[in-house]
Amino acid sequence: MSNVIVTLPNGDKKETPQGTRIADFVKNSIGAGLAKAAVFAKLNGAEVDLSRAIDADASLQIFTSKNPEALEVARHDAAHVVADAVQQLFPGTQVTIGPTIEEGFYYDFFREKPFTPEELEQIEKRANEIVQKDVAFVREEVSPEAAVKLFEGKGEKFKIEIIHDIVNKGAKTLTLYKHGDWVDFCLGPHGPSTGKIGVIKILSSSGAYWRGDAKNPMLQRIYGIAFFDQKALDAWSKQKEEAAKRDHRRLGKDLDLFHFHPFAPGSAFWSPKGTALYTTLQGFMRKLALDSGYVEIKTPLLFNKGLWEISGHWDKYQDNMFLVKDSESGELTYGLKPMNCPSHYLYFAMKKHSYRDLPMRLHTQDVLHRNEAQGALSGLTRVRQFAQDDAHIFCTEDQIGSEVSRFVKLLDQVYGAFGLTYQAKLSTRPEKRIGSDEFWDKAENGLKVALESMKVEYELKPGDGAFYGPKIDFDVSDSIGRKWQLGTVQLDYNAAQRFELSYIGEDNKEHRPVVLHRAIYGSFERFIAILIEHFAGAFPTWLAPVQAIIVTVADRQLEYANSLKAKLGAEGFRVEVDDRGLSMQKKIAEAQVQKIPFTLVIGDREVETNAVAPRRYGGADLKAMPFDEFAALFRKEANWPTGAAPKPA
RNA sequence: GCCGACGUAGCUCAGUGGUAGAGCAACUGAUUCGUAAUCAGUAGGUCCCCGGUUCAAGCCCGGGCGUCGGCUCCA
Repeated sequence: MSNVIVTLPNGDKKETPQGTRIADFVKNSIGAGLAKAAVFAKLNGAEVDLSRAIDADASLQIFTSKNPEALEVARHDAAHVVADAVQQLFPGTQVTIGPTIEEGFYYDFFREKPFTPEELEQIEKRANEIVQKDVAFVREEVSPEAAVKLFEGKGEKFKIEIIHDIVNKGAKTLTLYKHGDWVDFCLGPHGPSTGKIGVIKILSSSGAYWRGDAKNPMLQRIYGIAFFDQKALDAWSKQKEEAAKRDHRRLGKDLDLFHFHPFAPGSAFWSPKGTALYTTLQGFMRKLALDSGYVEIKTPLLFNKGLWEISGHWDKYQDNMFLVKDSESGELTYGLKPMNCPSHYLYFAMKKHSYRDLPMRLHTQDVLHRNEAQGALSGLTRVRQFAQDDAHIFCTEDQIGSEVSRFVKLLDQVYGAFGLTYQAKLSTRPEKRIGSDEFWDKAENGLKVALESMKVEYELKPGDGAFYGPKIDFDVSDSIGRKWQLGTVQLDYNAAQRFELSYIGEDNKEHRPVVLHRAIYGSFERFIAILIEHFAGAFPTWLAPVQAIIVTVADRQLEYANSLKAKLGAEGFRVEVDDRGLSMQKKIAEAQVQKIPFTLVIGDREVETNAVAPRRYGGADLKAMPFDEFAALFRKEANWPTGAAPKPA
C-alpha cells in the first residue's frame, strides 16, 4: 500500500500509509497528548470523526476541547446520550431530531405525556452515567433501505419520515452513529466516545411542534447543555445567575420603573422614574432626528379599515390588529395602527410635492398596538402597546445613497451615546421581487456605499431582502455580549405604488418617490429593556431617573439641601432630597441600592462652606468640594451626550 | 393560539387537608447620627378568579385570567 501526504495547519507535511485512521495518525505522527485531547478533525476542510481513514493526500486539522467547535461537537454527542437515556428510561418514546443550538442542544421526542421535572432529573442522571461509561461512538454508512428497515424495526416513524425526505433530495448513502446499543441517524461528526463530553446538564423541557408547524403533532423537547468539565459548567451557571440579576423585569420592579396589570396584558404602566427614562430617550432621539433634518409629525391612532385595505394589513396582518367597533353600525370598521407607515404615506399624499421637497424625512413616536399572541408576550421585549422611533424618508432614487449615509451616521451617534457596539447585515435582492434591475442596482449600491463610507463592517446576506427592496439590519452587542437586532433601514419600492405617491420632477413630470423605513431604538419599550440589562440598572447620569440624591447628616441641614435641589432642578436635572427620618447611613445604603449616580452628603461643614460631599454610585467617595465645582462636574455627566441640557419630551 | 411550570402581605418567599407566616417595605414613637442598612412597637391577606370534592381546601379536581420557559437555528 502506498503512502499519502498529510499537510498540517502549520505547513508541516507528514507521510503515512494510505488508509490510516486519523486517530492513529495523530498518535503516531504528531503526539500522544494531542491524540488524547482530540475530539474531531477537519479533513480537507470537511468535519470528520477521528475514526475516519485518510485515503489520499489531504490537509488535516485536529480540534481539541480547547476549540469552541469541539464543544459544539460534544454537545451534539450529548444530545445523542440524552436521547439514549430517555429511551432507556421511557421505552416507547420516539426520537426525532437533536441539534446543537447557540447555547447547548435540544432533543425532540414523541411521547404522549410531557416530561415532569422529576423525570428530567432521572434523565440527567442516566445521561451522565452513560458519559461515565465512556462508550465509543461508531460511524456506519448504510443504504436508505437498510436505514428504513432498521428504524421500522424500532417503530421510529419520525426518523423514517426524515429518511424519506433526505432520499427525495437525492441522498444515496446515509450515516448512522452508534454508541453502545443505541443508534441514531445523523450527519456527524461525533467525538470518539461519550466520556469526552464531560458533564451534561438538563435545562428545561417544553412542547414543540414537529417541524415547527402547529398542524403537526406536538413533541416534547428537552433542552440541555454540556461542558468538557464541571468547572466550565459551574462558570456558565454563575454567568447565568449574573445575567438573571440584570433581567429587566427584575430590575424594573426593584428600581420601580414600570409595572404590568392583568387587565392590560402586554401594555406597561410607567412609574415616574420609568417615565423619566422613557421621555429622556424620546427627547434625545427627537433632538438628534431634528438635527439630522427630520421633521416630527403625529398621526391618528385609529383608522378606518379603508386604509388597512390599501396597505394590505387588512388581508395579511388582521390577526395582529386590534379592531374597533363602530357603535352605530356595530361593524368592526376601525383598526388601531400597528405601524406608522400607512399614515405617513397618507400625510405625504395630502399635498402635491415638488422634487425640491425631497428628501422629506418624517419622524413619529406615536403609540402603536399589535395583538401579539398571549404566549409570545414577555416583559418589555414583547408587548402589545409600544412606540417606535419610527421615520420614513421619501426621496428620489438618486438620493438613496446619501440618505442611507445620513441615517447610518445618526445611528452610529445614537448607539455610541449608550456605549453599544453594532454589526450590520446587508440583505440584497431576492429571486421574487418587483422593480427593475436598475432600481435594485441603485438601491443596493446606495446601502453598500453608505456602510463603506462610514467604515462599518457588514455581513452580506444575498437574497435576504424583501420583495420590495434591500435592507440593512443592525445587531447591537450589550455589555455582557448578548446580541439584539435593533436598527434597520429598509428600502421600499412598493409603498409609493400602492399609495400612488408622486412628486413633480425637474422635468415637470410625475415620478414615484422611493420610501425608506428606518428605526434606531426599534421600540422604546424593548430598547429600555435592553438598556436596563446593558447597564444592569446603573444608568449613566444623563439617563438615570434620579440623577442625584441629597442626604443630610441631620435635619437641620435640610434647608440648605433643598436649596441645592432647587438650583440643579432649575437647570432641568432630576435631583431629590431624602428627608425621611432615617439614619444617614441607611439613606446612603438605599441610594446605592437604587443605583443613583450621585449621592450628595450634607453636614454642618458643607452648609458653612457652601459645599457638598459627593459620592458616586459604587462607593467612590469624592472629597468635599464647593457646590459650584460639583455642579460643573455634574453638568458634564448629567447633560445629554450631545451637550444639550436635559429637557425631556 | 399550543405544551409545561408557576400565581400566598407592596416586594422576596415559607407553608402537602385541620386557627395564614417570615424578612424587607409601610405606619407610630424614640433616636439627628459624617459615607451600605438605629431601636421598639403597630398595622397589613377574598392565599389570582369561578365552580366542584370533603365534616374541613392556600393545599385535591375542573374551568378561566395572568406570569414565566419553549413552539423548524436541518438526519
